[in-house]
Amino acid sequence: MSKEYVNLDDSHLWDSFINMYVKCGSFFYARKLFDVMPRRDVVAWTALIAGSVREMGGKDGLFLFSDMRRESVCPNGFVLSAVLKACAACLDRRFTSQVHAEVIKLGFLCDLFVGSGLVDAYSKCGEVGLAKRVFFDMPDHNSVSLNALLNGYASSGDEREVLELFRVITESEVRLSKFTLSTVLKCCGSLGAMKEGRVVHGLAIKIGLELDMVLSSCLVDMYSKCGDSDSANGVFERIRRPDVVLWTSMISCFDRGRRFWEACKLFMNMCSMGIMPNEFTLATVVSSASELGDLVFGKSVHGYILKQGFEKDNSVANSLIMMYMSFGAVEDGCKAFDALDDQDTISWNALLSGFHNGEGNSKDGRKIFVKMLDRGFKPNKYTFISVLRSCTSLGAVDFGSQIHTHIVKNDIQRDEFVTTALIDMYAKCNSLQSAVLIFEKLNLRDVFAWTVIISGYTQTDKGEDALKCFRRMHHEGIKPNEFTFASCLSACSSISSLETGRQIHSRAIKAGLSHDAFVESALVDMYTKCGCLEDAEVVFGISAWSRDLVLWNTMICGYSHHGYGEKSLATFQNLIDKGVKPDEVTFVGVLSACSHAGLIDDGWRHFNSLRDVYGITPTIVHHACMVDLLGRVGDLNHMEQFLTEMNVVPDALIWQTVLGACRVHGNIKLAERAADKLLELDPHMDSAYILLSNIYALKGRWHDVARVRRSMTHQGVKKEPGCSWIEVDGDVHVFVSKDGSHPRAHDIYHKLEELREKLDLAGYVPNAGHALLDVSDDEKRESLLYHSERLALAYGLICSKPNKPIRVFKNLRTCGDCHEAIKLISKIEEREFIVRDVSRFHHFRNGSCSCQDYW
DNA sequence: ATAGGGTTAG
Repeated sequence: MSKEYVNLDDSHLWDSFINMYVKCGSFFYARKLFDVMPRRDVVAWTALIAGSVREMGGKDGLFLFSDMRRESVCPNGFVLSAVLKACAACLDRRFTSQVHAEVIKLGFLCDLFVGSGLVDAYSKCGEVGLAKRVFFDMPDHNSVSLNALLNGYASSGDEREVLELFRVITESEVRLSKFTLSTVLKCCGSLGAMKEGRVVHGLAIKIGLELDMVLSSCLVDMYSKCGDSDSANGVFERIRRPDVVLWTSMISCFDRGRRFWEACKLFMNMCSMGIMPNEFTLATVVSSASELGDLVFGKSVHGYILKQGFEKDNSVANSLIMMYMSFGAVEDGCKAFDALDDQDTISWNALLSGFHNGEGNSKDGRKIFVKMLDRGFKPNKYTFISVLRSCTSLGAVDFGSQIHTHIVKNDIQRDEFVTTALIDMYAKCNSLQSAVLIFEKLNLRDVFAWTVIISGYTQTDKGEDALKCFRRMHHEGIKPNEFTFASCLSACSSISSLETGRQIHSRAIKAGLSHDAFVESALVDMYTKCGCLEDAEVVFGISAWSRDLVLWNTMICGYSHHGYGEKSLATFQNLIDKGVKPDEVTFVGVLSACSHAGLIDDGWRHFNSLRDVYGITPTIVHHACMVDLLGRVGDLNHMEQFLTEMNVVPDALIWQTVLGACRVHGNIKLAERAADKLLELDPHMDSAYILLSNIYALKGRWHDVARVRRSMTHQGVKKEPGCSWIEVDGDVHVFVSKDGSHPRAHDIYHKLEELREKLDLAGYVPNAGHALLDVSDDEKRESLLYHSERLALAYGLICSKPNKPIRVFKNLRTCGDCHEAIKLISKIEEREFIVRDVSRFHHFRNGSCSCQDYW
């Protein structure tokens, strides 16, 4: 080769060498050569600027471009496009607009490469407005310029613009690329725009990208976020050998669609196909395992994580923390937390999320919160929501309102999750007023906010207000869900409004939510508490395949409450036969059924089986049931023996029960002791005074009655006034004794007079002993005739349809004389009366009562 | 270019 061929003045040769070095990744040599090059032309500058982007992030490229301009080299399209890449890489807004000015001056906007470069640079620098202007100033477009703008819109969170631009573009000549489609799909996903997503899917098939791996992942993700896991699965199944990302997308889709079991199964499939899961996969499948409630599977995934060394990955570890905390395995959760070298805010939040159903110091979310702040972490909305939930379960309103202050300071009180948690905290911590205040100030109330406030009212015995809220909610067009229905039904139970309960039941059916476990239990509870045992049985019967323990317990307790001991015990036996494990609540129902029905042998048998067969430690409530049972059969000696031998210290409930038994069986000595104990526990308990004075009255010991009354006055204790009510056509009518205020009082008293005559004929003699007043017997008899339960009953007879049972509710214990009278009236009028007093239901039918005269 | 972890009511 002769040296004449080598001409060092030939710029093309230099350019070729520089280009070669840049392309081989030896920017250093390219630069060396460039520095000694005699006449640097625009091609050399271009190569070097492009190289700087590839090798060192583009910063040098910007300086190089400035140098080039100083040397008065005129830019061409190539160098402009290269420097714009550098601008985009450095996110340099100012430099981009300088180049922009130059592009316009030199008329390069019609160069597709330059134009796209500008759009891209502006998009990446967050200047979507300018990117859009350049885009629409360009005479022509291609898929690169289009994508640049789409990505700009997408990264500024303007998904609507993405779809709009996409619509315009599909009508033009621009060819769609998979990059375009993936960006658009992502936006469809975050908007939940399934219709648009399907269009994109169709286009993908049309341009032959149906089997593209990346696009399939995008499609799966889009369908997943739009809530159509079946379509996602369809896309997934078409791919013969999915990669990790596609597998993970599909697993996460099942997870999002709450198909946790399928998520876990898919994970196992993936492993058996020899595809190695990565940190994304593991984080997802752990969260599915915890939602699934499968601790064994969760632990085996944990084992895999340890084996593969993923336990230091924050997402993986955080989902493990979550899993253990949601299982209530606090220690394991803490261990997973401690295993991390570098906990982040999410780790703390995951830890906090589990501290909401425990009591005691070791399980106090407040301490975790304080510790988190001490370590310098900034709490966010997730933190606040979890710590609020802790406060709610601890009843810690003071700490809760401090959190409220934090929330306001951090200006996140607008977040609906946070607000709901706050309302719930106040409502459940006896500060319903504060809860209502926040609730009423809300601009937008979603179903969560409504449900929280409704259950706040329900749980503070304000059933009327709860139902008022429910109507308002309906008015504002918010659809109730299963939580709302359950709360409202329990509001109906508490105010014993059968009509409203039925209406809500039918709305739950229409909403397709009547088979939710909570709704079913609430329904059975509502029907039993409203005195309609038959409908409770119907609901319970329909639920045969989906009964949880709460539902069983509700039915067992319902039967018991109505005095149907055999049915209660049969239901219990049924539960045992089905292999369900009873809990302490079940036995409260069973034992109280035995006591309401006077089944002494069954009572003892079940009481003994509590510990011996089921390993349940009897609580004080179970003991109270036994005291009641012994009292009912009149075995006061054994009752006293039981009291002294039992392992628990008797509480007010037990002494009240003792006192009640003494009233029935007239044991004054024991009654006095029980009353003393009761007043020791609570000197303001009106029922203690009343029961004792009633016992004295029964024995005619009027001096003692007066003494008890005096000490009541002295203590400032007032007897709760007795009242009865009845629901007619959805309206509640309340009566007190000798009430004359009802609009139809005249008819009611007329009816009572008629009944009195019929009762006389039936040989009924008012038992003056039940009028616990120190007046003449005639006056006593007179006063008995107008007790509130009789007024309510008479009103029921006047205005209800014949043959329908009449339901009356009383806030206190039914009077013994009324009880006798109502038995007879049920025979005279051939009616069923269902009377609920403070302790139970009485079913009066054909002259007798289901309580067999003990209550 | 595509996948992941923390939150509310019965």
